[in-house]
Amino acid sequence: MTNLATLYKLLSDETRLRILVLLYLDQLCVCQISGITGAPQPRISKNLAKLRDMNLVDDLRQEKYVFYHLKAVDEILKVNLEYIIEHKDLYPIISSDIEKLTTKNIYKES
Amino acid sequence: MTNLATLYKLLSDETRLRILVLLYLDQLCVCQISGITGAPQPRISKNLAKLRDMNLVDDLRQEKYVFYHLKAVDEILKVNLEYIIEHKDLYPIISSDIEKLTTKNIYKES
DNA sequence: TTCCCATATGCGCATACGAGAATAAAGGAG
DNA sequence: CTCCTTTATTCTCGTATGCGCATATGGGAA
Repeated sequence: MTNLATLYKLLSDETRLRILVLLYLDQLCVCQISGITGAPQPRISKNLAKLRDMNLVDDLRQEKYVFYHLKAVDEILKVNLEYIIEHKDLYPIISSDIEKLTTKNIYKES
Repeated sequence: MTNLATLYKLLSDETRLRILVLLYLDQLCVCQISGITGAPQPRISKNLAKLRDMNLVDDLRQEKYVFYHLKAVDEILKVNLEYIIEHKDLYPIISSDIEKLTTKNIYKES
């Protein structure tokens, strides 16, 4: 129960919500998330730290970069993230983030 | 989007979450919610006021009592409340609230 | 009117939260 | 080692939040 309220509190911050949506779609490093969202690096870093403390994400150092990815996702979190992504047209900021994410990936592939 | 974060913020408080679950199941007055949850009346009342401000609930005066009920429920809120109720076994407090609610209803009917 | 019950609200307090700026730490390249 | 880039952390600040207590409000009954 406390878990429930705590989970919702994590989702209740726009920056964190955007981070979670992005990480649900791909593994990303801090500077990528910062670039996509336009949020300054310390903000991203601190929010990722909070997510790490809550055991929601794991990080993996790779050369200079630290890549973050979601850990085994709690079912109710998964339900919410999938709902948001599926209905992203309702949420312009989310749409835009995802747009930039896929564009970024195209760069990656080329 | 702001709507999203705002909605999650509403759910991020345990008292409000319990109220929402109860109101999803039945129309209730303040003293019933207070009785079921064990939370003091001003707390219930204030949280209901917040929910009313967010346009999530409506109230209906009936004699001395003010009955609250959910208004047209946002799809994502509905998804969450139904998920929680369906998996209430995972959340003892929710289970207990619902238990007391149904007991109360039995009293009502008898 | 007066009393009682249910509900709403104002006040003060303690705490939690998120932000930006600055700086530290860690790793790679030259 | 030095420089540069990426990431983490510290500090301080203003604000938001939730609470309890006390009190106001409002309706029904006597």
